[in-house]
Amino acid sequence: MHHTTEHDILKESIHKLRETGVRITPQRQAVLNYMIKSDDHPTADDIYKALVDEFPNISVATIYNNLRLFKDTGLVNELPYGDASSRFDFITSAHYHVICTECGKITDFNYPALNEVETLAKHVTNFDITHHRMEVYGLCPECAENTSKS
Amino acid sequence: MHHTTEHDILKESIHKLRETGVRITPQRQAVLNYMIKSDDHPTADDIYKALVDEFPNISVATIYNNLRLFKDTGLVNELPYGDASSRFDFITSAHYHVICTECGKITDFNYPALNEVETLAKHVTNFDITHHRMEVYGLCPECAENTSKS
DNA sequence: ATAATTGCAAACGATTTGCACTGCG
DNA sequence: CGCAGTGCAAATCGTTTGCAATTAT
Repeated sequence: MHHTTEHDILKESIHKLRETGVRITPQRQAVLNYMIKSDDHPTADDIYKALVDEFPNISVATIYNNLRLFKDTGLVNELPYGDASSRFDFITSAHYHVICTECGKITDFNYPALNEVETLAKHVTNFDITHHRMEVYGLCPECAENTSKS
Repeated sequence: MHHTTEHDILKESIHKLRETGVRITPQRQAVLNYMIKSDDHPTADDIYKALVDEFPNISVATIYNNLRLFKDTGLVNELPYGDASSRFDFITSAHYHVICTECGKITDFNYPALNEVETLAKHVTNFDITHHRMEVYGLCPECAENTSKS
């Protein structure tokens, strides 16, 4: 029995990156490591703020560059939200998200993948379907509480 | 037997707006009318371009103001897409969307509402669920054709 | 009459880009 | 060493805002 640790995931991810001919810089590794350890779904700015102590000169451009790279490599998912900042999610297993419309909090939500939706969409529209996105919106318990009080 | 025409929908929508104490300006009515007649899912800029002939001085701010108003009144849905422009959809009946990742084309897609997802999400997360969003992505037939050729 | 709406331009915020410099391999 | 990656500032783009002028009611 082998237990996969965060450290293993980091090593494996770095390996995957090297395979595509990408250099492992300290900044890149720090962003990657932050994504792996992060439980929530950070924005680019969240990551910037978290790393600026260790890398006083790091720039947001570097954060964005690396997030795009990780996305292209399939390590990270981007969750875009209209006018607001995108949130980023290190890909462990497939899951959906429940999002608070008041405070923006994102909670993971396990639900069987809606494969039949993709199949039907393919038949009906003749699109070459690649993926889908599903999100549930509402008020998180805290915001619901605050709203009912006021 | 009564057949609902676009003109009826317009009249009904205007009535709904008046009820909330909103003034019916020519620009407002033009945006509304465009939304009702539009088969695709226009961006604010699409609407601007479509109306600038009739209203040479109309500004994007007015388009956005009215779209926000229609959204608040429940006449129109906004479909935000990350860094790109939001698209707007006059609400007739509930449906999902299939979106081309290459050209951005949006096709309506009828599928029974995923109510059980909302119910489960409510139980699992204790959120006060209000709605959900589901979209299927892929290549539209035209883009798939072009991709395979190159 | 008067408060809501318009149009304009400036502001904003997230993200991208150009480019000289740095440092990983 | 050479070229990919960084950091900086400026640019971009969708959207919002402040405000004076207009207009629906």
